[in-house]
Amino acid sequence: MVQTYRLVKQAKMIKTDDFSSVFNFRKRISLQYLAIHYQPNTQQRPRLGLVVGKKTAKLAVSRNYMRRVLRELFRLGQHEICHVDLIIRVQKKFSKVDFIQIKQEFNTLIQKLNQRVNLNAQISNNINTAPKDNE
RNA sequence: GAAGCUGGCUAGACAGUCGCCGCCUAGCAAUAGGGGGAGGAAAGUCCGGGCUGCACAGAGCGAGAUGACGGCUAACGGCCGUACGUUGAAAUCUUUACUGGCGAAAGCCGUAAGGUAUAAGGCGCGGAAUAGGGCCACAGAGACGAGCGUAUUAAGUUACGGUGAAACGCGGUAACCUCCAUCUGCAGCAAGACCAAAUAGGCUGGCAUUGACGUGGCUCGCGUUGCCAGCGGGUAGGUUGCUUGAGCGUAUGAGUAAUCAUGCGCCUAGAUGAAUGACUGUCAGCUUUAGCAAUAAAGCCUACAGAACCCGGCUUAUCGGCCAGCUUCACUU
RNA sequence: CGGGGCAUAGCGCAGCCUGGUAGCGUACAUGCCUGGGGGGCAUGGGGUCGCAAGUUCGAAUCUUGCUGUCCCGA
Repeated sequence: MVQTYRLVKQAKMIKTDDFSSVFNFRKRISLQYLAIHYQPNTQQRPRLGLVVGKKTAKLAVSRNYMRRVLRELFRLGQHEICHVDLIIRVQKKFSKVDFIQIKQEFNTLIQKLNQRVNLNAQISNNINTAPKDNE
């Protein structure tokens, strides 16, 4: 099958209910700059939500930059992520100088996320049949 | 040429790959093609308008804003011109000093410390102090009504009074109240309109105008509530308002200028948990190092900063580059 | 995106309207009361009045422009 890196509208979380249900699931991985919250979903793709508060950066330009960079990283790596609702929260301000560090941090976060979710999926496989694919 | 100052323009450029958001065309659709996609401040929200609702916003009081004169404008607290005050140079002029230099001397030049008058330009002005009221600490004999002390004189006649910003002045202060002139109804696109789950009982039309509530702070005025008749109403969410406009460019004419008139050409973002991005290459640009220089290497990929109904201003932030003009001085012809 | 408020001592606030002295509570330091702690009493130190211009003889106070912070509106 042909992988496209298009970011469709269904991969975006919009409603307040989606956000609060992910936060209530209470699963969280955090590093120096980023923190992610996640919840497995029933759709055939991961979904993304971004939280960049006014506290982390005062200027709208730098907040927009962080949002765009994180969305681009999600777009390029969306086929490596298992099917979860994912909220990325920025904990510390970063700019163009820190781009390589942000990229590495994002990749390690995704690796950790996949490990954890697959572990839980194996446990639930023993009880019922599993949804699986994802090459 | 040197110094000082003012105004305007620009905001790295060109390709390639992967993406995002509207529009147009084709298609049942998936999608494909074409074309567009942040700023001079988009910011602060300090003023003025358009637009929308409240009665096509109407009367009086109150409250607020502005304040030389004339003009421009849709309007303004903005802009332009004139007048006034204040400020304004390392230049020029001039004073003093020098165990400074040249010279027989007069003098000239240099250095340092001042002074006066200014240029272009910058900033300011808030109308009225005999219409009236208030205030003027400390110091000082006395602080806004005048009186007191000393000297003097026919005579409260005349002069002076260590302070203090200001003194027998019909002062100062209206960015204290006030008066005069002009202007302002209030709220804001989260305004307003339409489609419409869950839930809950209300909504529309006619009649009446005492009380209550609302409409802008109050009074009028107006609307709702009250009674009767008839059934639809509208929160989450969505659609619209939403981008063609006091629009931009250019030429000519009027005017000292701000600005205006006419002709021709152009369409230039519309997101809504919020698009306009990431990476690569070449050339410019900046910094550092090496080098007399040409240049080479490394780094940065730039300043301030991101539309949210739209315009006209003001204020604030800002790396560089380019252009035009004004004043003074020096030199050459 | 619109509409409002507040910055004064380490902390919480008055003073501003009506311009001339910056104060209250608490905290801090010292001393006393008590056998000690707690508590009380007395004395003292500590403030660029958020920043910058202007009006005025004189500004925490009046005017203007910035900075920070908080609240309200679907």
